[in-house]
Amino acid sequence: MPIERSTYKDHVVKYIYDGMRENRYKAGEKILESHLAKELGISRAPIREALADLVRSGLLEYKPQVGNFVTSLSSIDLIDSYIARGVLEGFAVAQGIDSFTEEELKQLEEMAHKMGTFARDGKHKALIDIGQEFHEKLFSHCTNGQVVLFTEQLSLKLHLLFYKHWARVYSPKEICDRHLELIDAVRKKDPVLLEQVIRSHYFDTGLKIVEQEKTNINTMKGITDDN
Amino acid sequence: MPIERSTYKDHVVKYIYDGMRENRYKAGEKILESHLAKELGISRAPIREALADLVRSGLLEYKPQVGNFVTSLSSIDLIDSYIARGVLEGFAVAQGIDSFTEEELKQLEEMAHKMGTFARDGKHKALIDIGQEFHEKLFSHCTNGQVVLFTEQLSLKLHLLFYKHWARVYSPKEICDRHLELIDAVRKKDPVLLEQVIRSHYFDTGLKIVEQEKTNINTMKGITDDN
DNA sequence: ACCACCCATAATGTCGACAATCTACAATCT
DNA sequence: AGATTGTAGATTGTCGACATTATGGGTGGT
Repeated sequence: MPIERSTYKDHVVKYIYDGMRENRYKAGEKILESHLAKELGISRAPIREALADLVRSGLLEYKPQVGNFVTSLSSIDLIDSYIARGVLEGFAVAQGIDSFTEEELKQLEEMAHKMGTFARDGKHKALIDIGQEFHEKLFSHCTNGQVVLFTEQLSLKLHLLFYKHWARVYSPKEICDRHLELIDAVRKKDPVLLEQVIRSHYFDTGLKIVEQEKTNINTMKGITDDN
Repeated sequence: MPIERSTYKDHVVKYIYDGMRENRYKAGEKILESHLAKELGISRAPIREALADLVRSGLLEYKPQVGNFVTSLSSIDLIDSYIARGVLEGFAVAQGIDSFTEEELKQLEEMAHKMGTFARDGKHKALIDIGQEFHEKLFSHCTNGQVVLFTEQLSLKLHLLFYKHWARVYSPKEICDRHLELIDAVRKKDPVLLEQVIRSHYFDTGLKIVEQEKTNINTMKGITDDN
């Protein structure tokens, strides 16, 4: 089943990305170039370029002369990434704090309430989508291209590796309240406070996901030794 | 003159990087794969990988079906990059603010004074080197791998594209004073103040470099129309 | 003289094959 | 038996050539 034409590399990137979303690649697993090449009916050259791209975005890790492996973030890496995102997004939103209109804030509030509702109704997909939209809107006033770039990079990585957790780490009420808190901080036009709120938002989320992962592992494999 | 063995890609990356440092590639210029291949006596495959790597670090820009071009940052991009670096480094240093020993602070002060001296004596190379070292030391207490990664990425890009300016945008006394100011902020153990100081440090630098570039262009080409 | 179209040229995108290197298993030695 | 070394298979790194696409100049028409 060969791919549509345009430039193979991008297709391959998307193919692997989707594969990771559908859990067809497990963390730490090795990705074989020749395997993909046969699977997609193309040569190894575009495959290699795609893999290099994914290494660049942090989704794969590369060992010279050995191969590419699906990134498995340690707890430390995970929390670091969430912290970094908090720092960047905090700055981004704070920088544009004055350009938010009351109408936008109302929209954001509405979205926060919707998120609570979706969470209560177990509509995880809708919850995740609107969560993404919420943060994009918050972020939309940032004019700093470099900050946007880094944040998108982090967002991509974290979204892919941990979007399954998002709906479970907070209770529906918590989800709604935490996002309303962000909006209030924007309303107060206090950049320092706002940055602090956003940073702790992401820091807490990172921590909770790590905790949940740990308990998951324990319940799945029985209580193993903690190396 | 083929290259030493180990893995060609890295050698090619270094080759192009050095070439940019020595101004052998002008901003906006197109990089031809085949030229490099002949120049280094190897095939195009590792060249392509190296170019893709440089695109990732922001040193080159890539247009599909067209080629790779030496990045030429607009004034906006340049300032954005300096701001982003200020945000990241500010957080990094603030995060480790409590782990600085008095001995380290003394070393940093000594370095700041040396920088002033080097600037006065016109030792630009030494000034740049010790400046790098200063910021590395400030940065060394940051345990967040993600933040370190982004900052190094920015540092690489900015260093390469603008290290020629560093020695000229501030007077010797300003150089020394501004860095002493940073150290004082660390001493005060006030993370918020520290972040603010570091941010404005980079913001000012970005602004000054942009200004200097503009006057350079005007004096070199005569007063041209401003498109 | 100017514009549109076509073609030659050259550069990138892709390919299949070979070379260098790593991994795993088996044979040998202590 | 355990450890070490050697070898075979598989995988990545590199190569040269072909296919496809952008670019520039020239030709013809208005």
